[in-house]
Formats: sequence, C-alpha cells, structure tokens
Amino acid sequence: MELDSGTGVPANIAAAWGLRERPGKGPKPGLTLDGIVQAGIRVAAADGIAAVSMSRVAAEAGASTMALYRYVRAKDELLELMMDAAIGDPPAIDPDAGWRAALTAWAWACREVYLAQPWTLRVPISGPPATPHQLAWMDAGLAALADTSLREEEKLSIILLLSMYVRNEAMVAADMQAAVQAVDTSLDEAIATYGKLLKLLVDPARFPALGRVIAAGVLDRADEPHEEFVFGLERILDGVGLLIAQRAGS
Amino acid sequence: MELDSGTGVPANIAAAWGLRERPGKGPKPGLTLDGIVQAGIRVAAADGIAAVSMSRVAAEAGASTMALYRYVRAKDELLELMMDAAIGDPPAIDPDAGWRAALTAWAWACREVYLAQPWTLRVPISGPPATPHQLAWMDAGLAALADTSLREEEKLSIILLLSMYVRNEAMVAADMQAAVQAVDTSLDEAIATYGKLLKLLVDPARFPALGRVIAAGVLDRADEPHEEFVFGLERILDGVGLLIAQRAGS
DNA sequence: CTGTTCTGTGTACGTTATACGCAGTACTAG
DNA sequence: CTAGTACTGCGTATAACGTACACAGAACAG
Repeated sequence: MELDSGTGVPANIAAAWGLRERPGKGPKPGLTLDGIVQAGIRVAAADGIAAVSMSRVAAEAGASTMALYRYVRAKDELLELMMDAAIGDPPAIDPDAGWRAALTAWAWACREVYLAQPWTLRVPISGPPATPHQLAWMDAGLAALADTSLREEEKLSIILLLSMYVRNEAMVAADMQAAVQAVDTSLDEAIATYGKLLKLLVDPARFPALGRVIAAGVLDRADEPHEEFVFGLERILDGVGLLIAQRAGS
Repeated sequence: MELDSGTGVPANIAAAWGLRERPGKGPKPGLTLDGIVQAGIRVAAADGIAAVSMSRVAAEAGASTMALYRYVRAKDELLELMMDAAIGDPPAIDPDAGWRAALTAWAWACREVYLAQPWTLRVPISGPPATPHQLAWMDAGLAALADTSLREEEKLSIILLLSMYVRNEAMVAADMQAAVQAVDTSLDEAIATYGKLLKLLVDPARFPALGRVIAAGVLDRADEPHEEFVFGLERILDGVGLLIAQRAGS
C-alpha cells in the first residue's frame, strides 16, 4: 500500500505524524526514525544542507547508507522530517496582548528559529503546510488574530502572507551573513562593496530612480541588524490593521 | 585573473553585463554566450530546471558538454545568466498614474514573468540583485515611488519587500499548479483534498484556531485564481500608503 | 519447527559537475 | 613566411550522488 491504514494520508506526511505501521514480524529495528532525523539535523547544523547526503547521515547515525531507506522513503522525505523537527513548537504568546503585539512576537520567534538553523531555509518547500509543527505554528499565528472580526479566510491569508515574509527576509539575512563570513569581512564592508559595484554598473541616465538611491548613499553603510525586517513587518501589520479597522467599522 | 579588466566586478556579474574580454588570438568561437543561455532557457522551459544539466544544454546548443565551460565558469553562472535573460526588461509604466497604480502594475507584470516561466522561481538566488535586467526591474519599481516624499532608503526597502512578496506568491502559485498537473486534477479538487487531509490530522482541541478555519470551510473550495495574490498585495500597499501619508503629513 | 516477513548491508547503476590534457586554429612577432 | 602563442572544442576521467536490488540473518505466527 502506498498510504498508511488506507486513510488517504500521503506517506511523507504520515511519517511526520508518526503514523507508520511497523508490524512486529521481522527483527527488532536497530535504528529509530527520530534518531535518523536528529543525525540529519546534526549534519545540517554543522556543515549546511549541502552536506546532508544519505551516506553522511547514515554515518552520523551509525548505520550503513541503505539502512536509512528502511525508515525513509527518499531523501526529500528525510529533509521534510528534519525541517519539521527543527522548527519545533511555537512559543506561548500572551493572549491578552492584542493582535499586533501577538503577531509581532510570533514573527520574531519564527525568524529566530530560521536564523538559529539557517539550513532550514534551504529545504525546498514541497507543498502546503501539513506537518505537525508547521500546523502548530499556523495555529499560533491564527490564534493571534482570534479576537479580531476578520473572516477566517482573511486570517489564514494574513498568516500565510506573514510567514512567507518572515521566511523570505530570513533567507536574505542568512544569505548576507553567509556572504560576509565567506569573505571574512564585516557587514558594513560587504554593503559598501555592493554599493561600489552598483555605482560602477549603474548608468544614472538609464536607471534614474536607482541612481538617486545610490546617490543618496543608502548603500554606503549597513542598516541596524534587524532594521530591514522591522520595516517590512511594520508595513504589513499597518496594512492588516487597516483591514481590521475596516471590518470592525462595518 | 579572477576579475575582468581589474575593475573589481565579480566574474559572474561581468558575464551578465557582457564585459567578458575575448582577445582575438585563438580560433573563432563556434558558440556564443547568448546562444548557450538561450539553449538553457529552452531546456528549462520544456522540462523544468531539474532537466538543465550541462550535457543537456550542450546537446541543445549543438556542442559537447565541456565546450560550455569555455563560455561559462560553472553551472551556477549559467543559471544566473538564464535568469537574467528570461526576466527581460520591465514594461513601461504610466508615470502619471500615481504610486499605487504604478506599483500594482509593476507587481502584476513581475508576477506574469514568473508564472510564464516557472523555472525562474527555482533558480537559487545567489546574492543581491546586480544583473542588468534585475536592476532594470528595480529601477522601474523605484520610479513608481519617485513622486512620493519617502526617503530613498524607504523606497528601496519597499521595492525589496514587494519583489520578495511577488516572487514568493508566484512560487506558491506555481507549486500548486504543478501539484495539480501532476495528479491531473482540478485546482478546486486539490484544495478540497488538502482540506480533507487537515480535517483528518488536526485535532480542534490541540489546534483551536486552525480548527475554526477548517470548520469555516475555507479549504473546501479554491479561491478565485488570483485572489490570494491581490489580498496580500493590497495589504502591503495599504501599509505603504500609511507611511506615505505619514511622511507627507510631517 | 517451518514459513513469513522484516531487518541491515554490499554491490551496482545511472547521473551529475567539472578538472585535465590534447589536437587543431587563428592571430602576432619576427 | 614562419614560429610562437593563446585560444578553441572535445574526450576522458574522477568523485560524489540517490537509490534499485539481492541477500543473509533475526524475530515472530502458525
């Protein structure tokens, strides 16, 4: 059977929920799914997602390469399981804080998880969220909007928008940090290098608006570390606030 | 030399700007960089980015695998060049339309480019935008904000926020379309299947907010095709509008 | 006790990117 | 005109990858 217990749950998601049937016929399993997933996470944390090969994970777990395939259908499934395990559960959020404070806390927590484990940002997303911890984060985000008079559909859209934003912003931040560490320089210097590059390439006659940005010196120095994140977050929350006010008014 | 003409321009970006020096000593090149890039684009458009291997592109270009390396430093560079060629130049936007209409048109155009060539969404971003067409799109976006009283720094942040949003939303849309085509079903049906899956997995006692969304039937049917995109876009532009009003007021 | 079924493992295969060396070509210096 | 040089396209070789498959042994059901 492709699916477990005929419930119609896709195999990879069933694995994430621990629904794998392991009828007790053969020999005792010497490994555990969780052990393998943790081994994968250790490899990814140490040397990045590119280092996560089946043989490397198997070595870390103390088994042969092919043993992993008794627990995992394919590498993609392993990555999905690693991802789900790595993000863990969302933090508790004060339910009386108001939607804006709650969403802000949620977004910051999400970002911290990503930046603490940058490899999670490189795991290709394979579909709509359906693993336990992903749904837990979704639920926590939705809970922040529970007291508003938004339609359920709108709440969901907002959480999707926000989680997309946080993930993407974390990716950019992680990219920059990686680039900085690769050349062993400072963030300020990296930005300045980029600014100089654009100054070289951009002809203000051809790209006038971009030319004005460069001329204004925006790219001469780095922002405060999290300034970019806060800026986008505040714009989005402002927009959400407008909708909430609108729904409350009508 | 790693760099061209000692200008300090990284090799891959120099290639994108056509700054490669090809001193006329050896035999006449039988291929052109552009021809190779176009061959790569044909392969990607036909069979997706996973089909873009050096040997496949070489076959499409009518040359041997290793010949490509005379024009391209590595596969990553080829992908970057393909990406830049594929997005092309942004459309002209009515400069008197006002910032909101202009940004909306810009975002839609950007989204169309991505969805017309979904493989571009799978090209890993390798750093801040520095290729000619990327900068052209950035300039077009910034131009939409030219008449506002925002600081240049803010304009840039807004364009980055918006382009991130469009790209991400296009990725999700492309993912869904791919999933739908893979199982050869309708979009409505795919959403409903996902809804049923969540209904099965989500315990409303453990995930109350998510339970309410599901109970409200949000996932029983698909939205209008572009509804999700419009929703997020409007929220972001609302937030931007608030900032513009604030800056104009003070 | 005798299947039956699951375990871990070794081997093998097909792909991938790309480093390297070679033969031939078009230009430049003399 | 000739020698040298730098570049071309190409074939081969290498290391790594995911994973299909077959097999030996272990634990259970009857």
